[in-house]
Amino acid sequence: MKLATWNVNSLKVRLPQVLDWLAVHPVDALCLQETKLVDEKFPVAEIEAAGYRAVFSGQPTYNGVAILWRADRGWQAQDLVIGNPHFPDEQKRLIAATLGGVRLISAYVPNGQAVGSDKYEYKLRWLDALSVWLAEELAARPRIVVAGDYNIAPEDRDVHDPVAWAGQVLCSEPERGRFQALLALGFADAYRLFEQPEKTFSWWDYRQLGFQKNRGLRIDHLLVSRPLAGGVTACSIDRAPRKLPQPSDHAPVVAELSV
DNA sequence: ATGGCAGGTACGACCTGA
Repeated sequence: MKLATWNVNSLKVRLPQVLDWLAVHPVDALCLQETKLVDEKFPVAEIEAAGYRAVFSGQPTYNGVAILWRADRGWQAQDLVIGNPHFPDEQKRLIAATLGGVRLISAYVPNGQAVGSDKYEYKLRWLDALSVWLAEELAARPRIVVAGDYNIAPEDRDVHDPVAWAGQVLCSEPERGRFQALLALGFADAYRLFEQPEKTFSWWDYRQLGFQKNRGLRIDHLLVSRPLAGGVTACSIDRAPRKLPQPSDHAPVVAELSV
């Protein structure tokens, strides 16, 4: 099973790139974040015409998540859950469905804006509630992949300039602590199961030639539960879409599981 | 030190992102 996650920063703008990418990388399932589309405007017909099916949860302007999967697999999306049952939230940041025997969760973790801000406190509470829910999910269905934009660079090696970013939002100890708490539930960071090149990131600022200078962060992750982790055969970040005209500021992260 | 780019809303700036 090939899986990917991609924060597309507006599916309306990025749909052609997503469909082009799927044509070249026909993954079994693709988790999307920041679709920024209300459900009525989700491009179901275009996605079905490309041979995929989708479940989604969106709102105007902000957030929005989706899971796409190959129609020819014959899977039904089972046990669809939108949002965290332990965290009532107007913001559409979580969607879960079981596909081909794997519980797949597309997550858009809050950005947090600045350490100490209200949005930062919301981010920490959101992550705490995610841990509570995932602990339950693991007990009920041990084969889980949580794929998404975590808005956390887990370690200094995930940061282009760790000194400049030290203590800043996306890199602060409380955020990294929450990420470690997720791993401690029984997940592996699929990307770190393999030797990887140095300075590999999944997001680059649009400004100041961030991508060209590789001034980025690795904040998009696939967390794979322990029963699946031994079967992960590859994980990589595909920088190619970030080079296209009018790109998302995030690149897709891809993993292959032997299930 | 500040803002720099991009998308959405809506049509003039402002909010959010990371």
